[in-house]
Amino acid sequence: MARTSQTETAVLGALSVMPMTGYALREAIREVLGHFWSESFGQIYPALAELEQGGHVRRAGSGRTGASTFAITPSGTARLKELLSDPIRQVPPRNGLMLRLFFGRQLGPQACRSLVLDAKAEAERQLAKFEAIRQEPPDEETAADRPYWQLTISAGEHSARAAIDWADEALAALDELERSGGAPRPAGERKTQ
Amino acid sequence: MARTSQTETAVLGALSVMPMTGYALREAIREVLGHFWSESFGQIYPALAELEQGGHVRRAGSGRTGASTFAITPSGTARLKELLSDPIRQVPPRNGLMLRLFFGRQLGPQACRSLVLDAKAEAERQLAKFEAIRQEPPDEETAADRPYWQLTISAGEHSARAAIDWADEALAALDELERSGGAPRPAGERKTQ
DNA sequence: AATATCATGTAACATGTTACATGATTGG
DNA sequence: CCAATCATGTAACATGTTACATGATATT
Repeated sequence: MARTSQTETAVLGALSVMPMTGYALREAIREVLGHFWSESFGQIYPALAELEQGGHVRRAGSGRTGASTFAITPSGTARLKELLSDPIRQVPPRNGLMLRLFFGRQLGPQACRSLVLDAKAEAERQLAKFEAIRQEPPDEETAADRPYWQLTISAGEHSARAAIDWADEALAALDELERSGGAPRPAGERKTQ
Repeated sequence: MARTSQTETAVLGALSVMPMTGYALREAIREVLGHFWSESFGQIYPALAELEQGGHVRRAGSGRTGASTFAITPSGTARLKELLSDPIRQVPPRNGLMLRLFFGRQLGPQACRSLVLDAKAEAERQLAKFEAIRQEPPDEETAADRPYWQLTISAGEHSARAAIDWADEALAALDELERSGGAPRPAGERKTQ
């Protein structure tokens, strides 16, 4: 089996913190894990159905007619530990910004500058968000998870700061490149083959 | 259309540097763009076929019977500029390491420590590789592309250094967590370093 | 001659997103 | 009552990997 194991892990993990509906799962994953994980409804509901079949989660009665709150079972906790111990599946990298910069000669220094500026602004936004999250007052219920969550926040902060530093360096390099008169417009070299 | 536009971009980009076979494309993408991009044969060949149909690349005669060297056409260069100017498509993040650490309470500090150590070792390997690439002697043919390539190397270096710094911090935090006796897993193993 | 590598391509599968269909509940 | 939001689910599509089939060329 082990079919949608990645989604399973995220779902079981979230339910290990507190029971919630499928809809709330999506919100929680987006808001809390958002900077390093994502899931869509199209993944979450089938995963919940499969987990229920396997006895790893169960529906707890809920206030609303159509809605079910899902809770993790002991079997689910065991499964979660198993999944977390599995080797990390590398996702093949696909960084659109780097792809554009690598072939940046086709775009010219100005367009590249603009791409880097956008990336820097985004990194600054992220950094501010991380720092805000770090400030949030501690919560009794999730106190035991907190130290682990901080590790991921810290990773986000390091990564954002690195992006900002790199951007400054890249902007300087691009300015230099333009001043040293590379081609303002990329040269349409004629290579007749 | 714009069907496989991401692959198209990488393929046209690589061919804008020099003509090569589909097989060589895969090698080039893996070795040169490897740290921020990847493509498989299953993507490359259909993309080449489509690009050929659209007149953006053409087959140049080749030494071997079955093999074709693909070269970018003027129309292909125009298309590449277009693609590079398209907005960057964000890939939804899926960081398996962060997912495990976020739910690290289920694994315990020791297992998390091991994950972080692996990540640090990987970042150090990468950093060494980037520094080696930076040292490589300049090449006449690709001189005009070089400054742009350096931008992506530099990004890789910043990112790797950030990962290493974060790892050290995380390791300290995990040690602290264990010493302060958080929720210990069945305390079987003693560390022997 | 045997093996390794280069080379092209396809089919089956895995994964994941988007858009839609459907309806309940809440707040103004 | 009406709109916004909560909630569940599915179907169509997009994307991408892996494994295979096939054969040429180079190396030993």
